[in-house]
Amino acid sequence: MGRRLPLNGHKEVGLKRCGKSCRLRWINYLRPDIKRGKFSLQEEHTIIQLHALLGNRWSAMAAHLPKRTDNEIKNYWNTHLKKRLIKLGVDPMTHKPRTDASSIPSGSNLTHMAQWESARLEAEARLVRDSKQVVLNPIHPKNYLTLNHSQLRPRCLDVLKAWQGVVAGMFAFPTQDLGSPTSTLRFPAIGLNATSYTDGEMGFDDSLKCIENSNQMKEIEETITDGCIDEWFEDSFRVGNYENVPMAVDGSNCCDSVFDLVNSSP
DNA sequence: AAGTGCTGCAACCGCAATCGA
DNA sequence: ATCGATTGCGGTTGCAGCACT
Repeated sequence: MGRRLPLNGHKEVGLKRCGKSCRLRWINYLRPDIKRGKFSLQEEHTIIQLHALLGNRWSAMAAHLPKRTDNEIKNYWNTHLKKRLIKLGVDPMTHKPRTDASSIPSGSNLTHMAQWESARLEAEARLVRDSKQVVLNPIHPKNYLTLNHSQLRPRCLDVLKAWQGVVAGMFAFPTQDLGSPTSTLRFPAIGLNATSYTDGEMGFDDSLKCIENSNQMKEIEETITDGCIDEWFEDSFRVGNYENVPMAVDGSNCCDSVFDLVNSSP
């Protein structure tokens, strides 16, 4: 889909691609290690979390999503996630509700904020410990050509790990690498697991389908009522972002140290 | 079947940063 | 220090495919 080839360029062999275009096409499309297809549930949540932290810094986000390009993440955000947040009444730029109804945190929100603060402190401590570690950008051609997979793993993933511990209010992701081949979807609030979810092969809706035949489905249905996908999405988003992370895109708040950590990423 | 509108996404554009002579 | 070339990045465009009428 999308633009295949320029109309005015390729009647013969001569593609009107400059070096810049070729490079871009390699990075965004031809590179052999690019993961194509639908974004997994895990990837969707990672993008949302990263967007809350980083704003429209797509390249930095791509560093946390193995085998996904910044362009792909940007497109996915603009065409899927942004619309979904708008539909849920959440401002996709500020990650806050478009109404001001929840400006005063509730009791449970305070708990979430405490959890976030704990995660933040943990991340800060880790930052100090690892301050001499080198952070490399896997997208950079030099790094791409010379680094092995363990080297490509971005250190800032640990921030996400900490955050995902907070997100666990509704469901949680595994604590291993975000690019792990198999994920385990968990429902800690009701003590359920859905182990057939496979990262990279199913999208958000598919990952729900994978538990439909489970004998745990009934319990899930009792917990997640009609419109569950949106509610699920919304709740996860809320817990993970605007109430637990009292931050703005400009970073002018208590999370500066985390922003420093993020800013240290490529 | 034909026309219209919408969607997804590869590609383009312009600017800033970096590199190297 | 200067300057042209290259690279990196985020915003935007425009086309193919699809759904709908």
